[in-house]
Amino acid sequence: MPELPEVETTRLGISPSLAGRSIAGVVIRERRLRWLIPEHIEERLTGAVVSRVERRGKYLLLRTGRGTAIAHLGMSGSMRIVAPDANLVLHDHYDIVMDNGAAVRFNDPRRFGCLLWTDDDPANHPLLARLGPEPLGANLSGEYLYSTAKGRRVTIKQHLMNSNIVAGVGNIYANESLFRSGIHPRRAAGRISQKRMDDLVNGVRAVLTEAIRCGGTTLRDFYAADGKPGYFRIKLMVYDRAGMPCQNCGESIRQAMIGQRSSYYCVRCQR
DNA sequence: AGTGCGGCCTGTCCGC
DNA sequence: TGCGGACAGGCCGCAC
Repeated sequence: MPELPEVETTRLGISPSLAGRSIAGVVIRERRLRWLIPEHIEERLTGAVVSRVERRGKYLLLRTGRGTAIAHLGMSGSMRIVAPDANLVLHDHYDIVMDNGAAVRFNDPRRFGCLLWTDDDPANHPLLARLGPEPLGANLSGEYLYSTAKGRRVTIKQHLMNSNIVAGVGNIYANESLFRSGIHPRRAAGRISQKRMDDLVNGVRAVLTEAIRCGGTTLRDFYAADGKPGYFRIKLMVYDRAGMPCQNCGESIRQAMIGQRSSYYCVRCQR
């Protein structure tokens, strides 16, 4: 579920409860996430002061004076701010308890998320080192997409979803961005003009920015740190709309698999 | 080097 | 009502 806007919504939701505070303890009920939560993480985090909560792609970075915790929500993870006595529910895998008693509680049915630790600059961590530019940052441009696509035979949708090319664009927002910029998801990345790549970058930025403003997209199990769902779903133009009329031209929205991911598009608006 | 696919997990839905 | 299979928002790591 969580793509960049949902991770950013989570960051905005947990940050006020963490930043500037000291961690009183960590409670781990299930270490078997995508990777085992390292044995030493309770010791590293307990007593550490969180300087700030950052996001890189879809990774959340809890920066402390001692090092950085790296968290990912996977496909089904979410974080909530809970009171000390809040009842546990199924798949509540860990709590990071702050000095005021409030805690960040991580829930993840599919356990594709992770919680890792690095003493080093997190930018050097193997999971982050090769990530492409932030889609909402200054380093993404049509020129960049054009030059990285040169000679590639992959589809533009796969290129856009490749985290080594651009960080954090997942399936929902790739579909939506391609619709907004009028590009067919199956078009070969290497055969798209720089002008159209400019349009695509604008589409990506517009979709992500608006989704963040809406608190992300809730399809079934994404909730922000305050328990509220995201409201971008009602603004989706193609994702999960197979067979429904294109809101621009009325053509029936198609669904097809591209690189094992469900893709949605309008054959009239996207070429 | 670039590309394609299996795998990690649980939950849900659909067809039989 | 039960059961098998496909699929779901991510992404690593391997084989070719």
